[in-house]
Amino acid sequence: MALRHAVLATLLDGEATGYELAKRFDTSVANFWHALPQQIYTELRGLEEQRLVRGRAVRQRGRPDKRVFTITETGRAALREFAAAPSKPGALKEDLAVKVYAAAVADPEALIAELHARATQATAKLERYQRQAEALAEPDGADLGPSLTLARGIAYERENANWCNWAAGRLRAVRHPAARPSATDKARQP
Amino acid sequence: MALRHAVLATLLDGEATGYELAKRFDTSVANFWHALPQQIYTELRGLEEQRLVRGRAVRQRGRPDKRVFTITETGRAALREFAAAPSKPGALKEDLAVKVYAAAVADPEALIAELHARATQATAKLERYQRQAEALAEPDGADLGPSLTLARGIAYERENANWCNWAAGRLRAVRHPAARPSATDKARQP
DNA sequence: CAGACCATGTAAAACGTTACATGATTCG
DNA sequence: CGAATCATGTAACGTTTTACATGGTCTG
Repeated sequence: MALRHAVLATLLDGEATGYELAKRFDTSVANFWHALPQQIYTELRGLEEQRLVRGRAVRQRGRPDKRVFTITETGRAALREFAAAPSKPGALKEDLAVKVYAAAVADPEALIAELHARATQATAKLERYQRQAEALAEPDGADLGPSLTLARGIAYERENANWCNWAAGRLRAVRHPAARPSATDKARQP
Repeated sequence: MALRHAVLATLLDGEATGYELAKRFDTSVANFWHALPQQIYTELRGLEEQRLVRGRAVRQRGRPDKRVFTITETGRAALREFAAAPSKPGALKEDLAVKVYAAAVADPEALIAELHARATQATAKLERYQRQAEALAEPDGADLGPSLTLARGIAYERENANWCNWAAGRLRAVRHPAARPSATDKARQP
């Protein structure tokens, strides 16, 4: 039940529409909590009913009308309470790792290709995060939390890219045992 | 819909009962795919209906009877197909990170305590994984896949422990700005 | 002028968690 | 003798994903 709190936490960075929140999720929360726009819209309605957020309608010309949401004092209290309660351990779902686990029956070339593709995506994310981190520099007060989770995202994506390349190398090495190991093969998962 | 494939992949390591599969999940699959015993029992029934696994009943004295499942040729084919199809990006849900993100409103002492506790858990897992990895040493054929995902688990838990300690240090540093930084505070998230 | 962006919503289907139910054996 | 282990199952409940629906403006 922490999507609700992730939404509240995201509203600490300032008021937003559902649409904008969905984007913030993608850029700063997706590292540790993934949610689709639909969930956010639904959640916001629930949060408003319980007065944890307040929404005001904004008329627009040429664009659909929108609702801008703000966190209330009650909402802040709910977040504080959530933060004080014990949390469940994190859960991870990674299809690609399932495939690697099943390497014995999978087509190695396809797997290797997908690992390289994933490594590229991870590197792209990593660079985006690093640019965001530079923009924060020495964070204080309000920015501290986001800067810490951003650092986690950076570490995560770095490891991810690293592992994908390394695993691809190992799979290739098994297929071509005669060839001398390449640079990426040797790079040990330290 | 990859739980079904995670179960199949786990059966590559040899036949097992639902109960045993649930345990294997905890020890070798939980790094990248988490599932409760109930899900596994339910999934096994579905897999049997589709002939992707075959179960045979085993009578026991003094213990409840059990059903031992084996992956079929059709099951292997399904896995191969899954491995060849494009996969969705991995999804992560981490309550603790939501709390850290909301550090501005949370009780810092409680957060710091929970981060340290989590770091301890992560370190424990890490050590368990490392012992498993040693047992595998130079893996070939059937063991290659599991050894690769195990390496990912190791990297993940190491980063996790590292980040938890570092984040706890940063939170403490903000509360006690006068004190000179401690060793863990300085340890940069590189 | 096609495609992306803004902006929100309903409903069904799929997936995951929790509660409840049972019962002998082995370990400390 | 209490707790953990073995062994599976049904049912209710909660969460997440997918499909469908709408329509103007801005960008290349």
